[in-house]
Formats: sequence, C-alpha cells, structure tokens
Amino acid sequence: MSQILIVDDHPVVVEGLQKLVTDKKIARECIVAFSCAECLKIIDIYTPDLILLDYQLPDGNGINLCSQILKKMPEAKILAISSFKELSLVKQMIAGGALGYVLKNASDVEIEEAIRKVLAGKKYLSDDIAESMQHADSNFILTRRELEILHFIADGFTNPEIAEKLFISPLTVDSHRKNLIVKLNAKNTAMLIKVAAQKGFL
Amino acid sequence: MSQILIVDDHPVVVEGLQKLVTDKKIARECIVAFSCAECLKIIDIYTPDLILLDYQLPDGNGINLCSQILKKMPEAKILAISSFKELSLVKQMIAGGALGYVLKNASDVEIEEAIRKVLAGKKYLSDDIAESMQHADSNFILTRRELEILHFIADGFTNPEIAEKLFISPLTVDSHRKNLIVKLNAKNTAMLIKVAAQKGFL
DNA sequence: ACCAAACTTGGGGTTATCTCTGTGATTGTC
DNA sequence: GACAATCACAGAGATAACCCCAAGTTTGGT
Repeated sequence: MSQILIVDDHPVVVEGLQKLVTDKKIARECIVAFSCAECLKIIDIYTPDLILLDYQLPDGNGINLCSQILKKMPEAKILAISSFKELSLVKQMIAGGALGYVLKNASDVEIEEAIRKVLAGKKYLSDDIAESMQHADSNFILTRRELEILHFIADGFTNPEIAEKLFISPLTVDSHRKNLIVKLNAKNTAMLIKVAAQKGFL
Repeated sequence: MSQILIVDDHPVVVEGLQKLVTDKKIARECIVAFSCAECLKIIDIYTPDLILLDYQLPDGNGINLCSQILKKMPEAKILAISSFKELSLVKQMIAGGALGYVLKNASDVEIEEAIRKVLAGKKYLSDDIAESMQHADSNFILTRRELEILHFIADGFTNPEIAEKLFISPLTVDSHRKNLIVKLNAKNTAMLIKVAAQKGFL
C-alpha cells in the first residue's frame, strides 16, 4: 500500500479522493495539505509515493509548487488534478515536472488509472487533453515583451498609453498587438483577450 | 432522513458530498445527476427535499437550471455549490431561486450547516460572500441581451457584424457595448472582456 | 393599467484599431 | 562567426470603437 499526499483546498474534493483511494485499495490512508505552504512542510517529514496536486491553491498555483516540490524531493511522482483543460496549463504543469494530468470531471475509473500509472512511474494524460494535444495547431509561445503588452491591453490601456509607459513607439506596440492576434488566432483585440484568458495568460 | 439530489459533473466532488451527507446522517442516500438534462429528468420522477447545484455543468449553467427546476417543482429547495465567489454569480443564483450559496472550498462543518439551513427552508450564504455583499460596490447584473452581445464581442465580432446577426441597428449594439463597459467598470472593450472572463460571464 | 427596467435607435466628432508590408538593431544559440 | 528569434520602428487607408448626448418602444411584474 502506498502513501499518498493530496494537495487541494476543497475539503469535499479531498474527501472524494480519499474515498476513491481507499475504496480502490490504492492506499490505506492519505495525508492532506490545503495549501502550498502546508504541502512543503509535509514533504519535509514524509516521503509520499504520490502527490495529487490541484492547480488553484489559496497561496499559489500548482505549477510553481511543482518545481518547489521537486527541488526538495527530486524523485516525487506528481499527478496534477484540475478542472481546467487549457493546453497551456497542462503543458506548463508537465514542464514543471508533473508526470500526469487528469481532469476533475473525469470518472472514478479514469482517475484510478491515472493514479496507478503515475505510481508506476509512467505518464498519464486525460483522454480529452491527449486528443487536443494532437490537433496542436496552436503555437502560442509568447515572448516576454508580448506578454507584458498583452497585460497592458487587458488592463484597458491603448497603444499610445502603453507606448508612453514603455518608452517605445506606439507603432511598435501596435506591431506586438498584431502579432499577438495572429499568434493566438484571434480576429481582433476583444477575441485576443478572451483567448488569452482561456489559455491562462492573464 | 431526507432525500437529496446532487447535480455536479465532477464524480470526485459528488462522492465527497455523498460521504458528507451520509456521515453526518443528513440523508440515507443521494440521487446524482451529472448534467442539466439528467437533473430535469430526475425531478420528473423524484421529489428531493434538497437539490445541491453546481454552477458549471457540461450542458448549461446552474442559473438557468435553477429557474427550470422551479418551473417544474416550485417548492424545490436549492443550495448552490460553486468554486466561484464572484458576487454577480451569487446574485444571479439567488435571483434564480436558490435558497443558499456555499463555496466548494468551505469546510465540512460549513457545508453541513448550509445544507441543514436550506433543508429547513432558511437562507444560507458563505461567510466570505456575506461579507463581500456588505462592501457591494459592484452591482453587475447583466441582462439577457447584454450577455448575448458580450459573447459575440468576445468571439471577435464587430458592432456591424453583430447587428446583422441580431437584425438590429449597429448603434444599438454599440449601446449595449457601452453599457457593458460601464457596468463592469472597464475602460474599453479589451478590459471588458478581461473583467467578464474573471467574473465568469464567458 | 401602470411603472420600471430593458431594449431599441439616433447624430457627430474624436480616437484607436485593423490590414497590408517592410526594414534595421539587438539578442541568444549552435 | 553565423543564424535565428526577438524587438523595435514605420506608413497609409479603411474600418471600428469611444465619447458626448438624447429619447422612443417593448416587456415584465404587481
């Protein structure tokens, strides 16, 4: 029987996962952390065989936590559990060191499969996600400058205003805006912000 | 013992809620619906004493479902359970006929209290939410038309394009856009979309 | 039947964005 | 040292959005 650490700030979800883990006899008991800080404290003491990690946490996000965990525990097996199916999030989680990514609305059977695979050191991706990884027409790797300008646009600043803040030409800002629209496959600025929000860039 | 209907598309959450409900001896067993459609079918057959309603569902949202349920079952006691703490959502849920609104990251104790209160026909609001209701500077209840147009804008359509789709004047569309910007306290369309996304209107 | 809210339409002027395309300068990488 | 990616800059014409304003018509609820 393995030891499992659940990191999630939703008590109801934690209980559901605990029930699943014990019912399926994956582990006898679970350790629970409701925040990033708590999680980091716990792995100083315990060495769980598997860490179930939520993305949204009260004091940070799963991506940063992922790398922090791996610094302390390079052998950690991490399975991300989130309700977001945005590819950018998934990619960042995987890049951050998570072995698997499963959606919260997945069936018990699927979650069990995910846990067992990751426990065995294998990778796992939700079917939905694996599929959309295929049709990865999306090529959004935004540069630092583009991200910076994207945030200004989302905050309601116009090209001239952004130009003044960054000490560059309004035409340059406009170029970045146009590149963003092309990269995120949007029709105009409004859609750009929607897509950016969905992909987790804001 | 009461009969409880849980409407949520996250099996893990459902199990957590079931465990809570049975452990606390609120009900012997729960009926579960994973979608709006399923929920509506079930209440044709059963008459649960309480309906636990998630906001985000695969085939719709909790607000619309709320009013649909009440049409069929005017006496229904509905407790909304969501991870979103945006006031606008809460208000719409309450306006839609929900008796209570509790956050998914609430403790077991709080969720139990919420369930018992609503079962008794009383109202319940999460502490967090009740507090922010006080400092309610934000008063965005969007009308149907505004919501409709908001979606078109977010999808990259211009005023003239939207006007053509809805068989109304481009000036009218622009009016709605301006009202949306004022209501959501945005500076321009880009910011409108960002705020709308944050508030869960998209 | 009434009131309030929502929906609708309008003008005129200013500003910003979109579409098109291109070029140098600066970084980082192999 | 070569090469790619990024960043910066540019312009002109067409379209759309923003700001000021006002006001008529439905619709829903009591």
